[in-house]
Amino acid sequence: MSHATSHSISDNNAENRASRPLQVAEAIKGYVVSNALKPGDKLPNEAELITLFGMAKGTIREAMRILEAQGLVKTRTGPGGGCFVHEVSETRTRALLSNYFYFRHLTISDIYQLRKQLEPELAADLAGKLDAAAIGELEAITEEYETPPQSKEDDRRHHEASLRFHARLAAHAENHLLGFIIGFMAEVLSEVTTTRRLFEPPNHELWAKGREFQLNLLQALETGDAQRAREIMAQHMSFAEKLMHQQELRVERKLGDL
Amino acid sequence: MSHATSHSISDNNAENRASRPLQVAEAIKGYVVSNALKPGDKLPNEAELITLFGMAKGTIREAMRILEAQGLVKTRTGPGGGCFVHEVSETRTRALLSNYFYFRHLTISDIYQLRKQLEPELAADLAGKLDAAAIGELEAITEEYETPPQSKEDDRRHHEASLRFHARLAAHAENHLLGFIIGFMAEVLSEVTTTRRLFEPPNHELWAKGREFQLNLLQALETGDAQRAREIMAQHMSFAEKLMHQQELRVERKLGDL
DNA sequence: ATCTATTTGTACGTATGTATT
DNA sequence: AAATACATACGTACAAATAGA
Repeated sequence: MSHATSHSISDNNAENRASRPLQVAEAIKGYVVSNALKPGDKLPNEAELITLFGMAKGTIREAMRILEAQGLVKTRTGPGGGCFVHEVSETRTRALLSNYFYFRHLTISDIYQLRKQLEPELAADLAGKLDAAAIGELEAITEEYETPPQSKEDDRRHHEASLRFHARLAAHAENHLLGFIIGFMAEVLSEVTTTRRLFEPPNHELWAKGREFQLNLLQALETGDAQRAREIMAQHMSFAEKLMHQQELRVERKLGDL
Repeated sequence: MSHATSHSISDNNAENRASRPLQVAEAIKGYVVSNALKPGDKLPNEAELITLFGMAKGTIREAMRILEAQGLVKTRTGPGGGCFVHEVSETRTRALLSNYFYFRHLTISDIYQLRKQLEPELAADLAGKLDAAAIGELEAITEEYETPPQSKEDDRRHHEASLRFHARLAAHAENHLLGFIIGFMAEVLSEVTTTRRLFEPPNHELWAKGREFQLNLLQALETGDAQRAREIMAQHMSFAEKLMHQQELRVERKLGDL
């Protein structure tokens, strides 16, 4: 009862189109920034936030869900639990970006236009910069298509491994924007590979070419030959683009899973 | 109070790490996809969703906030109101992407590495494809720096207008991924321009070069000379990169405003 | 292993705001 | 101007999870 309902805290006046939970969410972001909170730091708990912002429990919780959806916080129950600042994961960001392209369709050539430009950059950047573990991981991936594809299923697996190769490369990028974009594209292509029956029938020549490229690239990366790494990647992308040009199809984005 | 609290609908069992609101949010996404709902279509209202998913009002509302934070739905009050599917806006997606880079810092060179590769592509794509209105808008922007900068403030305004030029160009990209990335980078650079005192003192030579480039580019775009448009843009980016190389500074991303 | 304290999560019931008819 | 149909916000009671004694 009672319902003191003092409502208006500060602005019952102007262009107040934003919902209360959203306002609170933005306010909490401000709190994080001004207190220079780092990932892992704890936010005030529900009860404190309620008094701090003078909002009802539900409102605070909705605000938290907004921040959680953005990947900025994680909440845990129990003692020592609460709401914690969290570094937004690449996975989540990709999911969010996927939503954007759910109605704005991408084509295979859209993606290859970018890959052609960006993958060679990445290859050059990474030459001589990868440690043994990273090289080892990449080599392990190439071994997944050591033998020619015997079936459509083999072909699909090879193609997926190849994309994983690019995604892992992207994960080592020093330029995080470059790495993110390349990783995103690899994910998109990987989905296409699994949902459509692309890349069939098994193509022996394509396999041979692809494998040759991966091995040469690895060598260039290991020896630190940036120019050669760039050229190999550029050639590979040109080659792949040519193949793709027959596959001028629209990529149906799915809604990103959080 | 009863509190029948029948809780578990389907899965009180397995690895249920996802919170209920998040599950509901994903379920509603599934509803949108399987019913092939388009932007503007109405979702069931709160009451219906409550019975549909067997959840309490608060849970449904939190789920809605999640979807709203992702920009997938918009809610309106009043009769005829409710929850509507919404095309995720570019602005919101950029905000979400900004969050990702809040802890993963970008440098000016990171951004220019990409601009150098991508902006020429865009210029070439757009040659001969812009209608009179689009060309007019771009011309109007160039007129904002018709006169040499007289002050730091002028210089800042010019630089902002120049970035707006690129952003507007990006908006016309047929390749939505390309357009999005270029628009995002323009936004990032624009923030840097306003928050830091970059690009000072006023540089007369830079102004002259920049203006010359914009006018030549517009001409190439109008006449449909793709190759020339690409070259002009490439030169411009090389030039800008050289300037930027002295400014090897980290870009502090802000948390995206929704 | 059990209890206990702490903190988030869920469920209602009700009151208020808001926009359409 | 009033009624209506919604979302929005509030407050309390209770449930579940988890860390520590």
